[in-house]
Amino acid sequence: MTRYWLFKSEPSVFSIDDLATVRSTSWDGVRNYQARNMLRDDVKPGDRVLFYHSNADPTGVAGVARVVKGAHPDTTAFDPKHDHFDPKSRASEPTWYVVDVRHEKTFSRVVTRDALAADPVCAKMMVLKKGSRLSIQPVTEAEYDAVLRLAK
DNA sequence: GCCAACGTTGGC
DNA sequence: GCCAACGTTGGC
Repeated sequence: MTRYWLFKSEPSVFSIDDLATVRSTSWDGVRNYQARNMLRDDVKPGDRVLFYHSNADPTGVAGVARVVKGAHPDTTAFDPKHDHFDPKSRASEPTWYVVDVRHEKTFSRVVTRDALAADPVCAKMMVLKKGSRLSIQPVTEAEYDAVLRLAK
């Protein structure tokens, strides 16, 4: 079953253009247990991803990606020199996981929060809720399709 | 830069 | 187990 997700990233750190350049990448650095559980248990190859730019101008969905590999350990947690190092996570029993995603499409214009809020389907999305900090969020197929329509 | 909302830590 | 303090996220 194909599922649909929204992945947040600050474009100053990693943007949809960066993903387009590298083609595919491991989505590392997720350090929240709720998001980790979804990455580890629910995000599967073939799933579709809305790539969301947070802390950005403009803020919103900048494109789409595809999951190409399911959960495997986030090795950045093992590296003491890495920003995402976490001494609690060990190779024998990893705390944190990544999935691999491949660039699929960069929208010609970002689907902004205002545009999402103005759409009857997208208005209910988790990402629009005040204080919604979850960096991996489930979206419905209807929401995913509606965002693609808004991107046209 | 501000600050509200949230998650985590740690003293008790 | 409670909860205050703290750090982080993220919109504005």
